Amino acid sequence: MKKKQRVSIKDISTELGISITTISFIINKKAKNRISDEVIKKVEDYIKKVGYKPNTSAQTLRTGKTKTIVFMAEDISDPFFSAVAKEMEEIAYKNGYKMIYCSTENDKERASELISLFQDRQVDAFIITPPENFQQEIQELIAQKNEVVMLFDRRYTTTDHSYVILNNFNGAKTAAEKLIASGCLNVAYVGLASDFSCMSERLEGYKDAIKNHQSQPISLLLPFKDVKSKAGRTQFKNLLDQHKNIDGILFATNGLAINGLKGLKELNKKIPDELAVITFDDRDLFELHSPSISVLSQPVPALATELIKGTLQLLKGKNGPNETFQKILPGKLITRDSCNLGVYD
Amino acid sequence: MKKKQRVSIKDISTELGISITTISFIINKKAKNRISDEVIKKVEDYIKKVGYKPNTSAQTLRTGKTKTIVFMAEDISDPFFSAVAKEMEEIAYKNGYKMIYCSTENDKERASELISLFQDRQVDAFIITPPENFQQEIQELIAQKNEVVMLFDRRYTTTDHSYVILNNFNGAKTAAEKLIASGCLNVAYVGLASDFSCMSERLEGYKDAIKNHQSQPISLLLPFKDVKSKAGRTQFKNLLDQHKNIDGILFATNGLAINGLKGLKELNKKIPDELAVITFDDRDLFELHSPSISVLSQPVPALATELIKGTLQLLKGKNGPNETFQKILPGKLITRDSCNLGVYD
DNA sequence: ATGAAAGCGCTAACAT
DNA sequence: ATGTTAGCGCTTTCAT
Repeated sequence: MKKKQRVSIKDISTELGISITTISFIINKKAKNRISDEVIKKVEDYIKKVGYKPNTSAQTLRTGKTKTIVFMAEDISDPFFSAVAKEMEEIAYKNGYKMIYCSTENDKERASELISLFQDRQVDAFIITPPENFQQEIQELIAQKNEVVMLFDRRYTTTDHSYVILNNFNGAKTAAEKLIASGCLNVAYVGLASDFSCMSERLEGYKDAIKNHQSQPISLLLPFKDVKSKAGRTQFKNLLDQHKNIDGILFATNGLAINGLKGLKELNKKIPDELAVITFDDRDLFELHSPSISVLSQPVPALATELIKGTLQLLKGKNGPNETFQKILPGKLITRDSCNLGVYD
Repeated sequence: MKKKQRVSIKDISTELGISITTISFIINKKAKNRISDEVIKKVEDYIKKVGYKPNTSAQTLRTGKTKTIVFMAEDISDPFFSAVAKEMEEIAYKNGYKMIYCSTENDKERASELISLFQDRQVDAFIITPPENFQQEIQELIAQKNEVVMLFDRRYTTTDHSYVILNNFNGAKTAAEKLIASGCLNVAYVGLASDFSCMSERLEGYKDAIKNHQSQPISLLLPFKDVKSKAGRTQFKNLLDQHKNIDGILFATNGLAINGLKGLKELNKKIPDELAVITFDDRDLFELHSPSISVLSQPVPALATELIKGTLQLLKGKNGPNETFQKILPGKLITRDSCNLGVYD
């Protein structure tokens, strides 16, 4: 098999005896009312025959546009983020856009480096789940107006920007209410010590749900680095030790839940008999777990669809450069055995 | 904040009164013994000061090289593949290469489309876990010699190509032997009905381990589409029904294991008392599962390192265009409760 | 030791 | 309705 040689517009031009311009117009669908149908057909047929594909680098060099969207997730190997990524890619491709993924690892420095890297490569849009303490950088990125900027999963209330997020307040409230309805008298909240809007919103939702049911909220806020660590587990166990009356736990992320379940296993706590459990973000392991774990699941397809829809809309930019796209979507409570005390209902 | 305007070589040239050529040489480290140290320093300082970054599209247009490697996994959201992807990206970036990811979903058509898509975008190398019945396409891709081609996880014994894979035979053998050593008298194998080399190698490893211990192998080979389906689970349950004496199972993939565990749960089978279990590919859920599941884990960092090392070596191409890179790495048995009968040892 | 200039493939303003 | 042409930023051959 021989090396395939790419066909260029120039090749088509010489072969068909038609000027480069005409061909370019036809390729870019700008031929209407300019070029004769006959020529259009001739060119289109030839293009199909030889399988011509425009050279992306040349297009980019000329237009300054790459038709590329970057998705900077906290961790692209996390099932939640990778599921969203997959859904988005599908839609992006259909609209002639490519997607690139990367992970910030919730690290400011790394996120800044990545942004600068992709700016060098002239991407058209950023979809970002910002790391902590990143508001300043996001603000600057938006102000430069070189790329469309869309935040995901987290937002800043003091900056005007585009975002797609879960209704965290309602989600946490629903989950906590479910624990209460299952008979829990003392529901604890295990969350992240973080400036993420989603985290404070979840905590508030929990507080709102329990405010008329128990004397005071019980919460443990772990630093990001301890989510999966033994140290985090120890803190969690201490919490249970200090509050012997805890009979329900709401975990704010699936990572916290996994580590928490490990801790409960180490303590030989029986779920749901001694302790009912609900966590944010569904994962296949939660269904398989003994007992199966109830979750407040995020609507992955809807989130992905809105993210891309919004980003593409902003890329078209019909409403000026200061347009924003903001969407808050409801989560869904999936009840499984971990909160089935059967006390009521 | 104002729009950042990119600096070009021309800008530097006008600003410093030095020719474009000279500057290009300096940037590309081709200035040795050509340009005076004084000029080199002047240019380098200025570049650092203004933060000049070459325009990737122009470079690509000119050289035909993109410094980009594509990783086409079966499913990039699968924890195993995404872990490998993450490791590779790190090393690739350090060597000046970018990585792009995508999923074939084990679909021939889709894989072909993706290859053609990335050929249009002129990537420099493909790292591929081919879908089924894809040998022909891989052969053609290699023959074209436009890109470096490296296979991962699967190889073809009748085609000469580069690959990095697990030692599947030894892995399966070790796992099956462990089940036997744990006291199992009738070990079954649940695998994929597939032409993947890894699948036949695992089956052979299993057969080799049990050949002197039980009268005959017991195996169930499911089609890819039934790995996660209820139909697959039903077939699995039927197997157990037909062979009441099965007391050990080796699952060939983590997907099969997850579905199998669901099936065992539905049947109320006690692990490891009634049935010992080992599966390929570790996942966090296996450690958390009750009981925790023993696994034959793949050496993710080593696999990723070899993949990238090999690909970069081939990209340098010092040993001619027909050079290949082939590596088979050993897996590691992680013993947990699912095969702890404590009969021996 | 340094520079001039061609050309990669494409788009679009400007002819005709 | 169709064509000519400049130029995007860069690498590299060939002068000087």
